[in-house]
Order: sequence, then structure tokens, then C-alpha cells
Amino acid sequence: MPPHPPPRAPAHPWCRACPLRQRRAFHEKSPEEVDFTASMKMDHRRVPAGQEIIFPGQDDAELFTLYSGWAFRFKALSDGRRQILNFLLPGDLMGLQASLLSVAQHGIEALTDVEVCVFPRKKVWDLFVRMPRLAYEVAWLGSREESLIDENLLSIGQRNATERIASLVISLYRRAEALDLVSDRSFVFPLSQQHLADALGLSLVHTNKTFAKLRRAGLFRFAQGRLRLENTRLTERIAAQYDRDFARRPIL
Amino acid sequence: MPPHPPPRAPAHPWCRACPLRQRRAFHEKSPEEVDFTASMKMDHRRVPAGQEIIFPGQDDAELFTLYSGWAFRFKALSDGRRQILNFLLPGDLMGLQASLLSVAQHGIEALTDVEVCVFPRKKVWDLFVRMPRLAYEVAWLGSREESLIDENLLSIGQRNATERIASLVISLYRRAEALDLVSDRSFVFPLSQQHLADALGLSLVHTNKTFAKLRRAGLFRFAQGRLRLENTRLTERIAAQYDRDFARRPIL
DNA sequence: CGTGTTCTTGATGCCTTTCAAAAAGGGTGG
DNA sequence: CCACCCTTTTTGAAAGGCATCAAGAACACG
Repeated sequence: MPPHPPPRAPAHPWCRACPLRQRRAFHEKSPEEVDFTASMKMDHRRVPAGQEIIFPGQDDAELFTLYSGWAFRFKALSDGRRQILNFLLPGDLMGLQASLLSVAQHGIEALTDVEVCVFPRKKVWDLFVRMPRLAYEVAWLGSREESLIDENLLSIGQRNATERIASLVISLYRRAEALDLVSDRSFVFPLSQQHLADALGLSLVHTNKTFAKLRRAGLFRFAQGRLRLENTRLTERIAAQYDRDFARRPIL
Repeated sequence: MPPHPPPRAPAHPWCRACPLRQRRAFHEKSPEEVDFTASMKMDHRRVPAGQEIIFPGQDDAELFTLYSGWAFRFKALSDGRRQILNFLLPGDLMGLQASLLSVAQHGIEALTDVEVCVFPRKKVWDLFVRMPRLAYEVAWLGSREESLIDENLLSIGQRNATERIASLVISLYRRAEALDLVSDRSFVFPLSQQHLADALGLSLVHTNKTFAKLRRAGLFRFAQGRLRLENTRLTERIAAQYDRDFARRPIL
């Protein structure tokens, strides 16, 4: 399963030269912290699109950093209704809640093919004891995720279909932008309309019609799996999105 | 403002004999931890119902533990639409997100008259350095809050009005129960129907009609500010609520 | 070039919202 | 104890946004 380096080389080449960490979305880290992170990293795994990384109810989920690709957290009812809670992009932590609470109250699924850095849940405690700075950053990332979910809750509870879609689109656009994933106002947008629907609490049909309406209105266009923002100002206005962006953030 | 002990007595009598901490919802704490918490506690404040404890955008919010009463986190759009994100009961941490992210992306309002323990945001970092155990518990509480929000998001995104109300009622019932706030299946229920509506993403009128329908169906009754669960089984079935409960949890 | 998935489109119905206004509570001052 | 005012709860009626049903079109893939 681990395609990269051998499974437990004494000194991992991991992390030291992590290209993801260089992106401007992230803080710089001290060599000491990088070393600690590297020593904690237990695996580098590839997960194909559609496969679950953490399944609901799992009680031994590890902690991950999403290294490349997209994923999403979700929760489902027994009759099949499913809610996507939030999307995960490179640098995002996965499984913190499951690690701390000992059981995953949600699932995480790879939206695209994905690479993840695996950290043993057991060592989360070590991290709090030995690297308070990193522990603080982990908590920070947890709070940031909560903040994103808050925004989704506001969206689903108060915005109509049009606003919800505009809001989700910009939110993802901005996150992608911070990761240098946007070029010429366009970025990879790997969500199917069913994903959109599940994330927005709308039916597939209504999502389709509203999404099409916004494209016709010139807000953005979508082709070959890429979305291009044509009218940022208008999209923002419709989204009625007021949260300021985050500055740089920690990365584990 | 601080009605209780004098404002910075060398050794606070605070925390040592905290009656809230004795409740079965909470972990036991070592004397050392209690001492640290006590030394960190900077005030004990009373806030009247309806007043904001943290306001949206605030960048110097302290960290609080809700000592008595109820509160709620919320987020609003500029046109007045408001979403209640989650309710806070005694023992819940408030302002962690604001402390870590440096700015509150949400507000917190006292639902009833409330008493809060105030901890300086500045000292959160000390806590990570000097008391990893407590830091871990803070992170744990943060994750638990996220988990509650996840559940709300599932509710609002996927459940219909009837299910949402049933779901919220049991969820609050269970939380109150863990705090020994339930007697004879009845507990103080300080939410107005407008609060219900704002929390559930429904209009006031429809909330009223659905709430009344459930009372007539014999799920529960409501009088003099108290709600009494008459048919727990049925309420649970309608809520289609599957999350297991939390065991004991930390308290700061 | 089949075959299954995802996207579209049209039609119908209902859950929820909106508008309006009356009824019921709660608190205060005379 | 009652008049008065403001907030919260109820009810009724009408409109609309969104869900559901159905089925065809466009893609993706082996």
C-alpha cells in the first residue's frame, strides 16, 4: 500500500522537503518542528477517488494530512440521505475529531485520487506533551474547520438555492486560490452535481437547474472538470458571503 | 461586575469546590489541574439573558466556561437572517474558536441569565506549554462541539421540519440529562419558538405549526418554560438520531 | 461502440414561506 | 386588581421554492 519510501526507514526523508508546505497558504515551520512531524509520520498512502478514508463509527482512525487531491467529510441517515459536511483540500487535517473523541461520528471519502500523510492517533498525545507549538496548531486547524462548518450551516439554514451555490463556489475558489491551485481564474472542480446537492441540502434536480441558471447568468462556466469564475463580484454579491479569509495557517 | 470573590485575590477560592464539576457528566480532575485552572481563571461574570457574550468580529474575546444557564452561538447575514449554530449548556467552553483564530466569526448570546468563568485568551498558550493534559482536553471539547454542529448540519440539510424538531428536542434532553438537569422527564426549556426556528432553518410560522403537531401527537408537552418528554421512544424514532452519546467529558 | 454514470429538461405536487391578524402571556404602573 | 403595552404564540389563507417522478441527452470508459 505505501508506494513511497520503505515502511519505517530510520530517518524518513519525509516532510523536510515537503513541497506542499512551501505554498503561501502555510506558515513556516522550524526545523525542529519539521523533524518532529517527520518522526511522527508513519506512512504516505494513496487512496483512489470514491474510497473511504475514515468510515463512520470507526474507532481506530489515524490522523491524516491531506497531501494532494480533494476529499469530503459526510454523515448519513439510515435511509440513505447523506449530508456532506465540508470539503477537504491539500493541507487540511483529517481525523482529528475521530482521534480525540475515539470514534468517528462521520465518514471521510476521497473525492479525487488522493495522497495522505498518516500520523498514528496514539502519538497525538505525545504531540501535546512534547511539542506544544504543534499541539496548538492542531487545535487551531480544528477551530478553522469548525469555522468552515459554521459557514455551511449558515448557508444551508438561511440561504436559498441560488445563494448556496454561489456561496459554495466562491468559498472553494478562495481556498483553491490560497493553495495556488487557481490559474487564470479557473481551477479543478471535481464535484459532481450530486456532491453539490449533498453538500447544499438540495435535490439533484434542483441543484442542476440552479447551477445551470448561474452559468447562464455569467457567474462562472464549467467545462472539462474545471470551473472558471467569470464574474467574481456578482458571485460574491449573490453569495452574501461576509467572512474574511484566513491568513496563513499551520500545517502538520 | 464580578459579584463573587474580590477581583484577584492571591489565592482564588475558585474551582476547588466547583459544584458544577462534581456532576456526573464530567471527568475528575487532579488537584494540580484544578489549581492551574483556578490560577488561570480571571473572573466570574454574570450576563443577563439576551446580552451578547462574544460579538461577531470581536478580536479580543476571552475564553469562557459556561457556569450556569444557557447560551447559543449564532451567525447572521447582513439582511437580518440569523442562524443559531448550536446551544451551550453548563460546562461548555465558549470562545475557543475566537481565541485561537484571533477573531470571532460568530456571536454568542446568553439565552437565559448566565454565569461564566472567564479565562484570559492570552493564557491559552501557557496552557499548551504548561498543562498538556488540559490543552488536550480543550482540544477534545473543541472536537465535541464540532461533532454537535455536524449533527445540526445533517439535520438542517437532510431532515424535514418534523424530524428536525424531534431531533433538537432529544438532543437537548440528553444533554440536560447528563447534567442532572432533568427530573421526572422534564427540564427547563428556555428557547422561544423564534429560537427554535433560527436554529432549525425554518420559518417561525412553520416551526409553530410543526411544534404544535408534535405536542398533539403526544411526543412531549411544554408549559411554564419546561418541556417534558412524554414519548421518548417515538421522539427518537422520528428524529432518526443515531449518534451515540458522549461519555464523561473534560471541564476546564 | 455498447453500457453505466452524470447531466438536462419538463411536469406535477407539496412542504415551507410569506402575509396578516387575532389570541395569549408577562410585566408594569395606577 | 385592572388597564395597558409589548412579546410570544396561534391560526388561516395564498404563493412559491424545492422535491419528486420520468425520461431523454451527453459523457466516460473499457
